[in-house]
Amino acid sequence: MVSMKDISVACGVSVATVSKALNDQSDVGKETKKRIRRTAEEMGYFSNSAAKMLKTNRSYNIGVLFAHEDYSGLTHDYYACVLDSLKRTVEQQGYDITFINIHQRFSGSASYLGHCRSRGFDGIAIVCTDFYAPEILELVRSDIPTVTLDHLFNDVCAVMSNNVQGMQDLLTYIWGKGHRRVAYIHGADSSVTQSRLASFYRTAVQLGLTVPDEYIRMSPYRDTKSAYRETMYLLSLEKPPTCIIYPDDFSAFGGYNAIQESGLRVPDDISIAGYDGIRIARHLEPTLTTLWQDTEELGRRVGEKLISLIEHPKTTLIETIVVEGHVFEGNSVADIRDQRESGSREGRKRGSYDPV
Amino acid sequence: MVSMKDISVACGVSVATVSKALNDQSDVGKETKKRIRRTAEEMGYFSNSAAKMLKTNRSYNIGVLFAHEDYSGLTHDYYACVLDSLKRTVEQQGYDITFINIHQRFSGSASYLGHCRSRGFDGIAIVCTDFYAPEILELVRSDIPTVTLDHLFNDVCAVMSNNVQGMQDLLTYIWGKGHRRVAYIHGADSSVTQSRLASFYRTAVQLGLTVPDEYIRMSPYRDTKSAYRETMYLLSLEKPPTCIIYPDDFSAFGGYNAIQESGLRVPDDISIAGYDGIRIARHLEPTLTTLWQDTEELGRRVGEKLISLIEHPKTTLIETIVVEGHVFEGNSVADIRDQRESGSREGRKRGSYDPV
DNA sequence: TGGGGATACGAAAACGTTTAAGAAAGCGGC
DNA sequence: GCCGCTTTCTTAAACGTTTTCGTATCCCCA
Repeated sequence: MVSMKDISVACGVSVATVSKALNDQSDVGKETKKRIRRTAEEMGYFSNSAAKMLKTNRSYNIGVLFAHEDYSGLTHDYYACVLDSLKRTVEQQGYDITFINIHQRFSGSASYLGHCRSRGFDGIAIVCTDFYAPEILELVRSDIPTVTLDHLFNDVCAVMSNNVQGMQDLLTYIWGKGHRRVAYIHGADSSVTQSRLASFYRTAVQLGLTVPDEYIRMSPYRDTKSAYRETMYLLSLEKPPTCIIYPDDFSAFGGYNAIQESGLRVPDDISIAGYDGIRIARHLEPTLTTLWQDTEELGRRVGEKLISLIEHPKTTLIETIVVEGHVFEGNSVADIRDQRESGSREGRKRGSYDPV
Repeated sequence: MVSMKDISVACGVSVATVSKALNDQSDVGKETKKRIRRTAEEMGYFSNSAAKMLKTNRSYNIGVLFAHEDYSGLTHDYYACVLDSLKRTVEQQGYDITFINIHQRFSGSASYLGHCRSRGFDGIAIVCTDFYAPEILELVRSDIPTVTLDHLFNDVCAVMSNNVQGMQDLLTYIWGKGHRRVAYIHGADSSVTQSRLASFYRTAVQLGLTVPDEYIRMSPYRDTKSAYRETMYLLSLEKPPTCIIYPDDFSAFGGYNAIQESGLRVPDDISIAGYDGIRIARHLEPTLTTLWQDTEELGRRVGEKLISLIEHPKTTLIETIVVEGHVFEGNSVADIRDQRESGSREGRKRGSYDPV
């Protein structure tokens, strides 16, 4: 490996001059600078990041925490898209991305914080994990610039998809299509779930929608089997809903299967809506009506905020950035306003739909 | 940041002894070792990877090349799953994963090789990219331990999904279900596509299947719109196929839409098959019959081979590792053996299927 | 009593950078 | 001819490790 030393002897200057020339500093002659850079190129020189890092305490490396118990993480469409956007954003600014993990052969310490300290990450993004785990708390309490996605900590920057507005928009859209019996199968408990659920209830009240308890069900995110079961349950009710909102698009497909198997059709007999806006959802018939989350923007904002936090620690304010999504109108939610008007005001069974 | 120096003064020993103690070397007393390790813990010591790296020329960091022109990369189910598996594998052995890119603020050099040299990656995995780009060739020709996925270079280890066997199995399965008019919409040109296409033809010959030229179409990978168009074309033929094989599962959904819109049903009127085995494919009705590729194994083998290459460069042989997939039997391919026997030998139109 | 082999520890150089401080040279103005 | 200023370059220390080699101590056995 050719080092600055080699270049310095080749050019007959000191290593200090070489360093300055390559870093484009002002106190080195124009000609010398050119000569040094040319020989560096010719000799195939590459800077040694380890040495640079040791000296400057800057790694230009960002740690990303992407836990993958239960096989989520990378294979999760939503998070993968956010990560992809984050990656593009920070790389454009000259930063690299390294995954944070908890193994120890090199770092010596078996903790997330230890790993980060050891690797000297300039900043960290916590994207997808159990935010209540002690080793996570240890991490966010450290002085390393941190941005979280979809979770709020005290004194930590966060980028959040607007779940409150999102659920409100989605439910309002569905209501606008004439639906008055809307069920919501929400995901497993998390701050995201809580936001959506609270927003669902609040919006329902605002719209004058009554929501029977049995219309609110739980099914873990992306668990199609469970979504299938819950859908079956909802279909078996005496007064089944006219529309079901699922925790996510994936789950919605599970529900779709249940509906098909019951001999019903989407959206003619029953409507469904997802959440996320994963790509496949708009490539399938019937295309899924869903709340599309702006993963591109989410990732970009995480990256930008993090870099700002790193490079201007004093002037960057600790804030929560909220990113809006919007209703993606597929054709899985039927417009049933006519039917409502022509029939009895409440509890009317529509079309061929007659579950028992 | 507490360093070995701090520990050494706290313990009244030299830094050399601290280093040896923390690295569990033999020439330091049992008691001293304990004392040093305890104080290191108490003082909140974390090893400095930069310094260690500088001294040892080992980074315990693996570079992964994941180009993302055309938005593929991370958001691509197949590659994301492989990456996830690769990540788990190498992290368990104490290696980190960093994405290779071509920007230059820190490394100074605007090439993949420059980035790798600068970061001192112990090894690199080339997973998803244009393998013919000059900056990629420069990379694989370097002396850095390298493993590629789904592409073969001279003198470079490769892990490949068995596309030849895969296509043979898939076509044979379809043939076994009685199909004699099978179309294949293959992906854009690449070594993977060539393998599959060649295998398709060879298998067809072996099975005594005649394949009219118009049954072989091209549609870029994961392009549902294009798959839709090609499907429409195939349906419009005078003698349309009884089964269509798509470049990938995603495309198969595009085809599915075309079929539905044409008023036909899968698999009653026409059969379809995908390739990849992405998760969603088995959660939708009709579940897609597809050639499932073992992404878990693929990622694991890439990681294992790479680490072996790094740690035992002399004894690790340069080879191509082939990973088998298998036909995932959904219900998108109908068994039409009965119908063939009862009808005319060739060219009979089945069921309600009467395209114009 | 002394030689020899473990055992436990230290001194110091080295890895490739950056950077503060200083020095040499050139030059204009008095 | 001297002073001060600018430009350009060098010296040397420092970052936090690892590792070679050297040395001191102790014990065993001849």
